[in-house]
Amino acid sequence: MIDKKIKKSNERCALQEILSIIGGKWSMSIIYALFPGTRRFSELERLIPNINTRMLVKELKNMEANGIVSRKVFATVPPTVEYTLTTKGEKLEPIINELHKWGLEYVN
Amino acid sequence: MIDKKIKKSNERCALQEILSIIGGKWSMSIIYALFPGTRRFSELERLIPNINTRMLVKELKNMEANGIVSRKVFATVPPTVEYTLTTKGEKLEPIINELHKWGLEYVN
DNA sequence: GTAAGTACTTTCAAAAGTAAAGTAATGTAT
DNA sequence: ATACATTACTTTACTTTTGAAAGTACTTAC
Repeated sequence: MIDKKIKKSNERCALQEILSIIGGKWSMSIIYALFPGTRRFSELERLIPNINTRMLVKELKNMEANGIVSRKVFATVPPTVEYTLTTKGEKLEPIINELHKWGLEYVN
Repeated sequence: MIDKKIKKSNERCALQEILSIIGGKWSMSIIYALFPGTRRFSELERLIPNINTRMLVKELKNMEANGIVSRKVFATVPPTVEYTLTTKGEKLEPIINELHKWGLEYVN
């Protein structure tokens, strides 16, 4: 009984934690844009409609800190920065695709 | 070519729309709490740690407006209100469970 | 020397979220 | 009779997050 309650509580916390990482307005769209492969900052900015620079920077930083994307800087002029999904991030692909399918079927 | 671009754009829009419905900070936790079955307002309030009344009301209204939960009022004193997932809402169960599993495996 | 390109940063207003107290209706305890 | 409790919300005042727009640093091309 007590075990069950603790377990349930942990489960809900886990969900809250997950959402703090990828529950933001833009995170999933960014991850979605990274599924086909590595993208540069400006590419992401062009690929995701209506996102603003500040939010893209913030979400990428957050996701990098949480091991979902990796960041690679090239000392070119002008500078080049590449973002790639980590294995952890790639594992979200089927989930986000399912969510997307749900939307196509039920939204509108 | 043009078709593909339009399709991609629509796809990303769908994701944005989905998130405007269930991407809020609390929506998924509420849906998760409704998986086992119908719950009253005060039950949800107790089941979801740290949520505040105003947000629970807001999210439930939003989800009702989007056909994810149904609301049933009983003219008792004090009043009783029951919330239940619709079919549309129930279809999110496997997705949210997968997301949850992902969290258990990769978060922390 | 002016413009262009990249990857950000800064500033300030607007929107979303939080905390705490209040409301209406009535039934129970003192 | 008066105070208190219960339920499902509202209301108000406040803090945090997000958004829009402009700015920065660096170097190459014209």
